[in-house]
Amino acid sequence: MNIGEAAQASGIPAKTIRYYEDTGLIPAADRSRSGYRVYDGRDVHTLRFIHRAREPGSSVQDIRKLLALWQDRTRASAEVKALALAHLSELDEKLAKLKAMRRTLAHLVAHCEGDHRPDCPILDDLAGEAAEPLQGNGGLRFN
Amino acid sequence: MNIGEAAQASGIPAKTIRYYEDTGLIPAADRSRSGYRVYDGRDVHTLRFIHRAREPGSSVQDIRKLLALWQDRTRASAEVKALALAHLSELDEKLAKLKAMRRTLAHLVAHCEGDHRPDCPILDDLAGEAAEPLQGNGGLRFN
DNA sequence: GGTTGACCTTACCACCGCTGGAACCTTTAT
DNA sequence: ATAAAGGTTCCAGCGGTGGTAAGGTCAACC
Repeated sequence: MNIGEAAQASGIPAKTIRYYEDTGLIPAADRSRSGYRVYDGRDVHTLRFIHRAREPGSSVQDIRKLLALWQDRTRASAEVKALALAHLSELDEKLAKLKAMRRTLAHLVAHCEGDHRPDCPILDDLAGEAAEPLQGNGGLRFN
Repeated sequence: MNIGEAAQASGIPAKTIRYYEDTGLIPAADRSRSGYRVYDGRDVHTLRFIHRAREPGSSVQDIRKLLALWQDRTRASAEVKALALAHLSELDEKLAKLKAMRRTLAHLVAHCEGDHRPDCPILDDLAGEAAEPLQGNGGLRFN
């Protein structure tokens, strides 16, 4: 299959696939006699792996590691597990932040009239509190 | 207060604050006689607003809009509410994806022996399933 | 066989949201 | 007076992606 089909099947744009190849994240694809990149099911599998692991906000470096481990079956599972656990805790952090944000936003939407008056309190409240407790700040507003 | 202090108080690096000023996200700060940027409580307030709204993966364009609305009290709250709602649904999407990822990873970690054997199934499983149902894929593994 | 149109190739340049560095100036502490 | 800590500007780069250009290749149709 050509790159377009592989892109469709994996969810990664053709451009990005070439980029991944350039930067060594994936090995160079085989070429047809005419120079077209040729992919098979295994390649798509790998691309999907990447696509899956690449949720927005995560570094490609992590995926590179994950991928390397995945492809090197001689490694001890302990290493893999440790990596996965690290990834997991990062994920949890991100989740917590997003949840806090979501909660605040939902709360504020609920308190916004949504009419023509200019005094919707949403953004004032949104501005008032910080997500991370780096500095102690006054009254936390989201329950 | 100088930029460093404002950075500390807002959680945004000084460098990034300058960048925000350059790109017009925030207005140019007042300057001291010697050219230092000077910030007050209100500025920090704004910066915290930005820091708070800027969770990883969200476009700065959204924040620009939010900020513009926040600072223009003459707008109808309906507009603000609509924007907040849109932001909320985006957030929910992101949350769902992260949760799915988290669930899968947790499941796999639980099934990994974590010893010296090279057959930890984590990554194979991780590679096996796609997050988005773009193409029908075989047996979905995460419950 | 010839032509069309979709797809592929490389190569470059630009963007976004930062981040780091260089070179220099100002404030503060000793 | 001097050193350190902070500020200033500007320039360059990153990852990841989109756009463009100039061209080669493939399948289908007349």
